[in-house]
Amino acid sequence: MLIQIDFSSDEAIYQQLCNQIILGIATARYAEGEVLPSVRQLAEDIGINMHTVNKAYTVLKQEGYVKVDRRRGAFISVETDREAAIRQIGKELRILLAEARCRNLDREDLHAMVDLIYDEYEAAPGAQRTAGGEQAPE
Amino acid sequence: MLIQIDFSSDEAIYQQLCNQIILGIATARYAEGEVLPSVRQLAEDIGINMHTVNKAYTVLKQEGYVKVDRRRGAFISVETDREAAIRQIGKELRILLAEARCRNLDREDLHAMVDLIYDEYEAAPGAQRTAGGEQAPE
DNA sequence: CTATCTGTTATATCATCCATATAACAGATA
DNA sequence: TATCTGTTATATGGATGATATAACAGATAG
Repeated sequence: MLIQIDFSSDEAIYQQLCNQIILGIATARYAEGEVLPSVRQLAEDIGINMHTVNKAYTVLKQEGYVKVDRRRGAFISVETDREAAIRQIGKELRILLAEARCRNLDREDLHAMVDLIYDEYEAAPGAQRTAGGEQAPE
Repeated sequence: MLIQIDFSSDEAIYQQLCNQIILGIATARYAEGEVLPSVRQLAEDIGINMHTVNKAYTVLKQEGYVKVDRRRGAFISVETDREAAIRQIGKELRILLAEARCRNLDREDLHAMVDLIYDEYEAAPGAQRTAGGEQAPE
């Protein structure tokens, strides 16, 4: 699963977990339909409490990154409501760009940073997202 | 000062304060050298505790947005270390772009969002940032 | 049916953080 | 001296994060 937690970080453990799984989806390291480890298994693997993992899964479920099947457990299932995504990302982007503008970074600087990070994600091992991959269990 | 706090938000009050001041700087509503209200005054204005305002000012000071002069109080003074800014913004941008990519937003979508927000900031009342305006007190 | 796996829920405890309150201190200013 | 500034100290109530123990319902393999 390759999850690395920084216990000295001021960022909550469950939040770090969420971020790493989202990062894993973005770099296609986790594919649509792929089953996540059970809360107990993952908790044991990285040496944290079961409820901390459960909280991360619950948040990821609410935010539309995973779903739960009684039979298989939690699996990757990304909701792609374009308008909702733009609204949510835009909200977070607003404060980030305010910081950038205070530091005299112009829009070209930001475009370059976006491209750099997108290059990084697309170059990740096993990364060819074709906007498909639906095999939801029924 | 035009500060609006959402008391039902899950975002900390001092954090909302920081964000609004940073937003104010980005839209040139607050200029370099401009004096901020005293912690007691601003606390009374928006109906919160003095220490909450003090915490916001302390954070803004640490992050290089304001400085403090014994005689005048806190005033806007933005540190623009380009490399440090790129490093810090980039770190926050990484998780945000991961979310965007999961939702099938491509780099052109992000460029458009960046431009839209930058337009918004540049069109703000009294916004012509000429990267100058240094009148530090001595 | 039994044993074992899955997520989920209910408590409880401890530490940390947020916001509040009261109080005081040092420097600057009129 | 009186009044403003930021700053510090201490305390309290509430919320959150992480832990722990325990139990429950659904699914599955034996």
